[in-house]
Amino acid sequence: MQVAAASQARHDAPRPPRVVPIHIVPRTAATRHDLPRCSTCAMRAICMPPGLTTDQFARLDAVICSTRSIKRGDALYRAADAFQSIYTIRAGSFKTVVIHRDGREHVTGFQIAGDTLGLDGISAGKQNCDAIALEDSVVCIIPFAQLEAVCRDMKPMQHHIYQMMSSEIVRESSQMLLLGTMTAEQRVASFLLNLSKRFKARGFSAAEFHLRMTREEIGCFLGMKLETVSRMFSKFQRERLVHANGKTVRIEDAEGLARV
Amino acid sequence: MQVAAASQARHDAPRPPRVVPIHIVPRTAATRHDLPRCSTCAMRAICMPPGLTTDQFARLDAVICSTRSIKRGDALYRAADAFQSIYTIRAGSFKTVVIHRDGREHVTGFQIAGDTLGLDGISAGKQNCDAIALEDSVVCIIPFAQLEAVCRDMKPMQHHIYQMMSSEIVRESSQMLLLGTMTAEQRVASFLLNLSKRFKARGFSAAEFHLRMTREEIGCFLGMKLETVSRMFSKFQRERLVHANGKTVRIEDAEGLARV
DNA sequence: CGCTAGATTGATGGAGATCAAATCTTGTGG
DNA sequence: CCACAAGATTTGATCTCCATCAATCTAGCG
Repeated sequence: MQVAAASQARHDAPRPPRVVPIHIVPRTAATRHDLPRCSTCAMRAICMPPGLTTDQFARLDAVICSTRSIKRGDALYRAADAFQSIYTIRAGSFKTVVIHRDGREHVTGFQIAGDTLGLDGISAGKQNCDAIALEDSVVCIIPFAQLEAVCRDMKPMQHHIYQMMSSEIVRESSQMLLLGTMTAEQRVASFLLNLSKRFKARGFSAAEFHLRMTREEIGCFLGMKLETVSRMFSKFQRERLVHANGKTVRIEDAEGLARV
Repeated sequence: MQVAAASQARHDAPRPPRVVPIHIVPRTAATRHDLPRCSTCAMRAICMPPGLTTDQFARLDAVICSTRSIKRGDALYRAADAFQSIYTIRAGSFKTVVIHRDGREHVTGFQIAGDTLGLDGISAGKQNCDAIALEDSVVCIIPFAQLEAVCRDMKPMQHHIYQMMSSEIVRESSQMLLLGTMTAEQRVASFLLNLSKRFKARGFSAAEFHLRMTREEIGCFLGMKLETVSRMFSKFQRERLVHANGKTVRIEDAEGLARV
């Protein structure tokens, strides 16, 4: 998602580019251990607590010292893998999928640059879901035991981790509300507005963006079938709320969408 | 729930009672500052990490030094209240309810003795939902800032809080799966088996228990109407999977229920 | 011991699932 | 760089599960 949006940002501001590129694309796919630096990362406002000192950033950079590239369709981790690390997305996007014994599958979330993956693995010491890349992506690897050690004497970081986990609980609560009480139309509207808000928070257009997930994945996230998702997109188009052309979406009337 | 179950346990084992009473019922409703002691609490296996030393328990007892009684139907806290503390249930049970601007209401969970409330308040510094007592209940008050301080130099406790929060994320994931993919029949079966498992973990009967919530509250938790909940109870009764008489439920065939 | 909130059961309708078919993307290999 | 196959999307027709409306019935509580 941010790859498309970043090139778009470059077109909007031809010179000099005002938007800091989200990440340095590894030169080769084999690059696994370049040196990420939280202190200079464009996403630090999203994944780090505010107001860290130079010294504190240095300690973090010592822990978060490797990245990993994942090809579209590949898994960053799978359910039941041993839990070692959490991950923040530098570039790209993911879906997290839980699979019931009987084969029922459900997408529990879509994550984009700046979001964190793997917090659900802490409880059992093993991953609880599959994390699948929706496009070629890069993540920072954060070994959790080392992070815990850092948190023990870095109060802002300690509090930040609690906040991140708590935010995830809140996000899931509102997703339960969506799944438990909303009509298909309201769910799709809510989904588009949520994505829009998150892109905006990352400096991208809130009005137009590329969906990296299929209608089926959206449906699986929203608790409905892909045909229903498609019908809702068409309905919004007829009502001039949204212009959708395949995976490109432009929100024409955000207030109208919110009133649905 | 545990009040009923505890008196039941007393009947089952007339003398000497083998089941440790879950809590000391406060003598008067006004009792707000008796001295809870984690070290001797029957629920410590559920709310505390294993293997703490006497010294470590003493430090916790210094932080968790007050309780609060909440009458049936009253709120422990409401959405938008300032977040100060988290709570563990000593006795009784609660529901947590999120309310959308437009009035849509959804029950995000039912909590019983040993469960923790309020973790979702950390992220925004204010409560995210209403916590309503389903019966007269007692909670331990854990001031969060003090807990954070303790966690900074008590590694097992630090890890335990991360685990608790992560467990909540996992619990909500599986509730999303339920809401997103299961039929009404499967949701009710899943709900009963989950309650059964939790009662069992607390030393109560897994087969027979009292529901403290109404059919409407169950429906609101499972994303269906109260009539549908009632019909599913009747259906299970016809199929000899469950015997339900109002709020008393006896699971007759747990395997059958799991196969639904 | 009577009242009222909660629970059950039946009849009917509608939102969304399912099945089907045509059209459109996309990415992969030549 | 282009063609083509596999997958994704759209749209229509029909069916089903659950919501809704309605009428008792029950039990817990003051």
